[in-house]
Parts: sequence; C-alpha cells; structure tokens
Amino acid sequence: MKIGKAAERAGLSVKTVRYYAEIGLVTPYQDSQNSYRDYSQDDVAKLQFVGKARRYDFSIDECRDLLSLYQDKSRSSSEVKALTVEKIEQIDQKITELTSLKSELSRLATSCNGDHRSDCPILDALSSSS
Amino acid sequence: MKIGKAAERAGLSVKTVRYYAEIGLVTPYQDSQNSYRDYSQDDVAKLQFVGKARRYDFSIDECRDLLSLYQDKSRSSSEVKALTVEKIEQIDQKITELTSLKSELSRLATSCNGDHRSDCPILDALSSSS
DNA sequence: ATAAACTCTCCTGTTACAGGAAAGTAAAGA
DNA sequence: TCTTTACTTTCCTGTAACAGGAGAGTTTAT
Repeated sequence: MKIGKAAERAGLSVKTVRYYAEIGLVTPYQDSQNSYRDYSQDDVAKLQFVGKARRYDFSIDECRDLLSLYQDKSRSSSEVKALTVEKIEQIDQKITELTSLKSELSRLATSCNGDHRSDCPILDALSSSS
Repeated sequence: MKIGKAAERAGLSVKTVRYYAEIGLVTPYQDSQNSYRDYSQDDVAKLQFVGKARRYDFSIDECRDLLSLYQDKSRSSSEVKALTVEKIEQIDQKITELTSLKSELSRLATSCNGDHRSDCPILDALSSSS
C-alpha cells in the first residue's frame, strides 16, 4: 500500500512516516528508483510499534533498539526490560525536577499580590543574586 | 567588562551570552563596529535574571516578556503573576503526563520476567493494536 | 480528457544553544 | 619589544523529530 494508507493505519502523519523511511527506521520497498514507496503489512506493524513506543517517550534511537529486539527472535526479554527500566528512571527524574520547579514557582506566585501595583516578589526573586 | 567575565558572573557560558546578544535579549554596548562587546553591571544583572528564569523553565520568549516587565517601572504585578501561573499550569500538565507514562511503563516492566528467555510482555504490548 | 487527489524530492523553520575553525585583539611574561 | 598565551570575533555545522510548503510528477475518478 502507499504511504497515505500506511500512515493512516499506523496513526501517524505522512511526514512522519516519510521521515522514518529517510532515517532508515522503517524502510518500505521502493521498486524502480523513482516510483512510490510500497508499505507491507509488516511495515505497518513496525510503524504502529514505533508510534506506540514514541508515545511512551522512547526516543527514535531507543525505538531503533526496541525494533531490532522486536525482530530478533533469539533475544532475551532482559534486554527489553533493561531499556524500559532505564526509561522509567529518566521519566522519574524529570518528574522530580518539575515537581521541585513547580513548588518554587507556586511559592513565588503565592507571595505575589498580582494587583495593579508594581511591587512584585516574583521579579524580586528572579533578580536576587542566588 | 568583556564577555568572559560577564558570563562567569552570570553563571552562563560565553556561547549562551553571545547567543542572547545575537537574538537581542541582552544587548551590550558595542562601540565601533568591530571591537569587543562591553557588558555593564546592568547587563550582568539582566543575564542573571534570564539565567534564573531559564532555570525556572521559562522559554526565551517568556524571558523576553519577563525582562521587559522587569524593566517597566509602571507595570503591574498581575502581568508577572499571570505568566507565572500559566507556567505552573504547563509544568503541572507535563507532570501529569509523565506520571501516567511512568505508571504504564512500570506496569509493563513488572509483568516482564527480564530473563534469558525471549518471551516479553513489553514488546507484546508495544506491538498490540491499541 | 481533465480535474482532483496523492506522491515525490528539496528547502526552510523550529528551540536554545554547543563545538569548532580561522582570524583578529589584548594582556602578560621574557 | 617580541612572543606566547588567553580572549574575543564571526561563520558554519549539528542537535531532535519532525511540520510546512514549493514545484513537479503520478494516479484515480469523473
């Protein structure tokens, strides 16, 4: 099938699917140099797989790893689990950072009247030297 | 003072400070077309301000807004507070997303043995059509 | 036959810089 | 004063993962 249908089936944009072909992530059949890309059922499955992994915040390179593990029938599940655990840790760290940021900003916002006057503790905090 | 010292005082890299000059965020004095950038104390204060706002996850454009509010003596604190509250909401939404992602990935990781066998619920989940 | 719909490649823009090259300038030591 | 070292400058490339659009070719439908 052509790229439009493949993209639709995978829930991705045509631009994205074409990009994945360009970078060699999901490479469809291309018959005689100048024609359209031809996606197989298997290609669509890979696109869906990647789409889902991307939604789980895996990077393109991580998707590449997952995809090769996915296709390697002799791989052990421990490799996949290791990647996943690492990703969980990354996400967790990001959550920690953001939570800290949020509480600091909330503290600043609470201390600010937010009225028509020019007195503003938020700007004071941003301009203090610490 | 020259860019190296200004950057050091602001806790930023020279590259970053030069970039801020380029995009017109913090523009130092540049005397006769071809000489070095000359940073004043006030410029350094602005750099520190921006550096801090960046650490609070404000984008460059938001920093630009904050900076103009910072310099506007007649501004009301409500504008600053509005920006801050909006930023808090953005951060909160990101936290929510990441938390959801994490719990889903944790669920998958828990269900995976992570042993030498090839059976892997994580890959199964990524390849299932949902 | 013609028009609509789809596809192709190529180029630019996005965010916020980092890294590095080549050249000019300034400060410090011998 | 000469030289070395340290800074600075501009310019170009690369990053992540595409989106948007131009211009041209192809296919499908009417």
